[in-house]
Amino acid sequence: MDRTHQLGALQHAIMRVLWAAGEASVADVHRSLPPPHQRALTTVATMLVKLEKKGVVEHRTEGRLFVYRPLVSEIEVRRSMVAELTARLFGGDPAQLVHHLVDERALEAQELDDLAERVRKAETERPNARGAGSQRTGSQPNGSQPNRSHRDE
Amino acid sequence: MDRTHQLGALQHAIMRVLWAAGEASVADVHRSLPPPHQRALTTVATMLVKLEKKGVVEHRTEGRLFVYRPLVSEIEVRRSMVAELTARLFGGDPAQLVHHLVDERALEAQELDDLAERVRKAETERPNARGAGSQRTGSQPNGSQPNRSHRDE
DNA sequence: ACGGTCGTACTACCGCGGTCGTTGACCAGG
DNA sequence: CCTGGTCAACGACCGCGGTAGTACGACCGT
Repeated sequence: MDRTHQLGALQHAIMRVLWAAGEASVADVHRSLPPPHQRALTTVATMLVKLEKKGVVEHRTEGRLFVYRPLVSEIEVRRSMVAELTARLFGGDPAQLVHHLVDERALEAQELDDLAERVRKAETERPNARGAGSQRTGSQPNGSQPNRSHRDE
Repeated sequence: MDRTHQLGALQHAIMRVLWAAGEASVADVHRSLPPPHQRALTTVATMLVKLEKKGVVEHRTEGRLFVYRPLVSEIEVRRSMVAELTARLFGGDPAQLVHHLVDERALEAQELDDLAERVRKAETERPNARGAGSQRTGSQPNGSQPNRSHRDE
């Protein structure tokens, strides 16, 4: 249905505004862009057009101004981008990514425990429940064996 | 000293060959490129030149052919790219990245346990040892509070 | 000595993220 | 009715990853 969504820095910043606001006009987005991403109004407008051509947002005409609305969720974008990087850098194995984080001292063993704990709890409380959005991550008869040992994307 | 190293797909594939071989001529790289990345020889040569201009490889003249050698380690590149993505998508908080992986069912609670276990063991066995490479990840008097709650890159 | 091969140098291009200036439509106020 | 401000529409451009053809010099075997 919807392909993989790789976004640039500015595009992502704009999407964040839209995700937070639900919908917004070009001026709104321009105004809400955080300092490191402030650009000329026309730049924002252009990006919105490109984003629309890309299929990640759509617009509605309110009077004579365009009100943009995101068509993809933050989750979907995260999924795409994390998957992409995981494929490139870790042969598609998420565990190796975490392992890297650990090696870099970016995570404490304690944090891992907390995460594992929370997951375990969530699993037992609601065996097969998942909120909104699509699902996947276990569609086909897949023995959940990610690509161990360095593969290529 | 060395800035952040963001590499494209082909560039990364080329670097992988170099990392594996230690050093290699253009033809070597061209020959060793895995199927999904096979390109014309001149394309590889061009990329190598760009990679050199970028400062991630250097070359030595062996007779009349160029032998390239990586100037940055795979670890450094991973660090840069993971950090970049973590900043963009998770406000710089690695724990949120792991949390995302968990939500996506990309990781089993069991795997988290294994990782945490291994880390804990490694920590006790060698309190403050780390092999080669720079360190960071806790330089300044930092209370180990990464940017919680969505920051901007 | 010479022609073919090997290998680098140079040049050109495409797509796309990003960055705006300019233009022209349109509307509200003086 | 004229004017100034607000918008969207267009068109330019830059940098860079990626892609590759062509040119040219060095070298080697006959």
